[in-house]
Parts: sequence; structure tokens; C-alpha cells
Amino acid sequence: MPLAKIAPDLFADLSPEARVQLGASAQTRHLTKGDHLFRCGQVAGHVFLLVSGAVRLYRETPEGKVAGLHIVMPGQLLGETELLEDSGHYSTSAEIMESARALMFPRAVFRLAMSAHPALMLNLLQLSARQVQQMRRDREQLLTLKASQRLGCFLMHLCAERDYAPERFPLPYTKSVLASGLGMEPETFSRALGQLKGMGVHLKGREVEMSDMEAMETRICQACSLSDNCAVRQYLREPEMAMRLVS
Amino acid sequence: MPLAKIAPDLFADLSPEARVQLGASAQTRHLTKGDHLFRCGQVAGHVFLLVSGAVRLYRETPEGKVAGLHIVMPGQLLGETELLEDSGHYSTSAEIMESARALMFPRAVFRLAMSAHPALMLNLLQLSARQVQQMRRDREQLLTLKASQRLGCFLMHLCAERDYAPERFPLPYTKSVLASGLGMEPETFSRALGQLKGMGVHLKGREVEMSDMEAMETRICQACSLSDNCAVRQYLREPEMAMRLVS
DNA sequence: CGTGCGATTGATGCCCTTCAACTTATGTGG
DNA sequence: CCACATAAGTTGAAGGGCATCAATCGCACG
Repeated sequence: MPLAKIAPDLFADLSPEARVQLGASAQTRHLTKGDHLFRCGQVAGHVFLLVSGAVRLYRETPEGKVAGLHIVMPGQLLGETELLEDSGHYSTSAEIMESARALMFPRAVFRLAMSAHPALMLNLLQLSARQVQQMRRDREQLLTLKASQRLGCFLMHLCAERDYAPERFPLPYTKSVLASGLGMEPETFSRALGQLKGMGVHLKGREVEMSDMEAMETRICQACSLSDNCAVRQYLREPEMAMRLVS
Repeated sequence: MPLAKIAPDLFADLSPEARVQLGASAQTRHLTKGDHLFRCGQVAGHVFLLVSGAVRLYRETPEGKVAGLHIVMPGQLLGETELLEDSGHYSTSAEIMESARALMFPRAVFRLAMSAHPALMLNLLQLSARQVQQMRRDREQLLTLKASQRLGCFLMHLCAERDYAPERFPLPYTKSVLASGLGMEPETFSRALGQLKGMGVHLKGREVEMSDMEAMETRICQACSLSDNCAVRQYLREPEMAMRLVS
């Protein structure tokens, strides 16, 4: 598969030759649930690009607690923050949650490509900026929203960003994994779901059904500080969206 | 003041001429407590470099709650994430918490400088990567540590990163501001301080005194997942540190 | 010396975690 | 295809940490 298809944002404005050359330097790895892409503390020799599946970034404390940091989705990079860091060690562990395929770029190759192709560096910078913004939103929501609202917000974003129909769309990974990504325990997740049922949210297996977007917006977006500059709001305002709700 | 003095990391490896040129394009602004550098939603026309003082990034919800996101310290950038974002609007508000001086670079100038000087772009990328890592730590600590531990961790980092002596060093800003930055209410902050007294932490005005680093390490670092690759641990292991404790 | 803001302390309530028991899916070998 | 084992998810009860509201204290300021 060409790089431009896997992560269009990252490889945009890159000459076709450069893309091919970069692609040739990468190995493909197939992994199954429970495998590790890398572990915290190992020498950071590679940058990974997730093609399919799901990966959880986590760390563990000396006391043995595991703290989930982030769920990586297809098209995203892993180990990019270590690419430029002085220490040269991975600062998190990366565990496969869902059978995955990943491209493996040697760190040195990636750094050379960056220097050779300013467009790539610019794209990396843009992705990084977006990630910072997203993490700010995440932090804020941890402090201001309750569990059910965070879950509802996530579902709406999923729907909006992938342009799904609210009445029926698939969950990208299991409930436990999602709970970990949202920073809550599975039990809390389950109870949060119960509360969302009052807003027309039903979840069977991995099928999501959201029938009352209006209630969701008033009871969730209202409590979130992003207000208007949020993908969800824009999605709900789209005319085609109104069409879809009527039909 | 030369740029290299204000933010050495950012302007490293940049030719002196380029530095002077960039510096010439910047206006200096003096601000006092309560002023705003920018507000959420405004057109993002500038990138700011904080020279002195302290700035709080925050957002507010439609319901009127304010959520503190980050405290910006001298030498750091503001509005960098908006520099590359498509929307072109500030995604947070920036309020002065402590009389400040800031350099104001027009967005377009900064973007041009980035293209013209790959070293600048590389440094930006590195700063951004570091910021992501720091935010990961932050998020994790919000979920795993209790308020007093977060405060203790912050104090130790402050001490380690600026190479202060634990027995006596200044707090960079007021308690309320610090509380906001740590994601807790002033009341909780106050109570957290009370708990730290049991570990030899005393705070008079803006003077910090930490007399029992050993207790701090066992009761705080032990619960944190960074374990060894943490500036605090390294600081505590330094030989000069041992000297200092003995003398 | 009063005024106003920052900081402290107490009381109360909510949300989430934790532990435990239970139910429901998932998948494997007979 | 069923029986079984294991994992995933649900539900209940108890407890703790933090937010919230309110009152008081300390301190810098005019």
C-alpha cells in the first residue's frame, strides 16, 4: 500500500520519488494482540506507522500500576516523540490491542528524510501541533467533564470525524480499551453507558446507535469549552446532516 | 536582550544574522496582571515568546466554568500550535498572571523564517515533541497520583530542573496560579500542602523548603511511572547533590 | 487603619475507584 | 454442535478523594 494512502497528512507535498524511497526503507510487521511494538526504556531505534489495528501506549509505576496514556489509531505514528529526543529511549510501552500491521522505519533513515524533505518536517510539525491541541482538550475534559460526558463526547467525535451516520456505526475497539483510553475503569465505563441510554445511546457489541443527537449536544457540548470550534458542532450544522436526520 | 539568551533551545544552530533579523521583526509588549495576550477565538496573527512573568492558558465552557490548561514560563512560546493550524484562530485564551514581557512575532514572518532556516523548524519540532511528552506525564499523573503527590512532584522537578538547593528556593508564582496549573482547587492545594509537611516541606510566602528529600522520593517517585528516566531521580543521584546534603 | 484579595479550615456531598459476585460473550476441543 | 473454559462486561456495595460552599484568618495595599 502506498504511503500516501496510509497517512495522507504526513506524506502530503512530498515528491513521489521521496515517498517510494521512504517506503522502501520500511519493514512491515504483523502483530497480534498482546505483542509489544516496543517497551519503555528500550533504545528507540525505529519510528512506526500504524497501518491497521490498535495500539495502546502505557507506562507502569514501580508499584505495578499501569497507566494508559493514549490509544493509537491507524495512520498515526508511534515513537515520533523519541525521534528527536536526546535520551534515545522509548518513554512508553506500546502494546497491540487489536491485530495490527505497522511499518517500521529506522530512526536514522527518518531523520535523514526529514532533513532532505522540508515538506515532511513541516507535516510532522503540524501533526505535532495538532496532537498538543488534542491533548489539551483531553486534559481539560478529564478535569471538567464527568465520565459519561467524556464517553459521549468521544462517540460524537468518532461519528463526526469519520462521517458516520449517528444511527449506526462501528466502535473501533473494545470497551475495555476505550475505557482505558478515556482514563476510566471498565466499571465506570459500563455505568457511564447506562447514563447515556437516557440520551438515546445504545451499544450492542461493537455497534453504536445514537438516536438523539440533540440531547447529546445540549447535555455534553454545553459543558465543553470548545463550544463552536469543534468538529462535532460543525458536523451537526452541516446541511447534509439535517437531510440525513429527516430522511 | 538577544534571542539566544531568552530561549536558547529554540534559537540554537541559527546563524547570528538570522537571529538578529528575526529579533528585529518582533515587537516587545509589556503587560500587567489581568491583561490578555490573546483570547480564544481571535485571529491568530502572532506567535509570542515570553521573556519574563507568567501566563495562564485557559478556556471557558458555555456554562461559564474556566478550565486552566497550562502555565507558560519564561522562554516558552505561546500560539505556536496555532502557527500551523488551518483554522487560524487561537484555541485558548492567554491571561497574564504575573507582570510580563513578551516578544510578538507576526505569524507570517515566523513561518517564513521557519522555511528559510531548517534549524529553526527542527528546534520547533523538538520543543513540540518535548511538550507532548510532558503532557503525557501530566495526564498520567492526573489519573494516578493524588493532589499532594502531584504538588510534591512539581516541587521536586522545579528544584531539579533549575538546580536549586532543596533547603530553600523560590516559587515562580502564587499558590492559586500553581493550583490551577496542577489541575486542582486552591482549597485542595492548601490541604495538599498540609500533607507534605509530614515530608519536611514548608512553604512560607514564596519560599520553599524541602528538608527530607528521601521521604519525598519514596512516597512520591515510587508512585510515578517515570521511575528512572526522570530529571528528579537523576538530580538526586548526582554526586554534587550528595555533597550538598552533607555540607 | 480599614479594605479587599489570597489563603486556610471545616462541613457536606458527589463522582469515581475498588472489591466482589455475577452474567454474558468468545473460542476451543471433544 | 454442544460442553466447557476463559475472558469480557455488568451490577452492587463500600470507601476515599476532591469539589463546593461558607466562614475565618492573614496580609498588602491605598
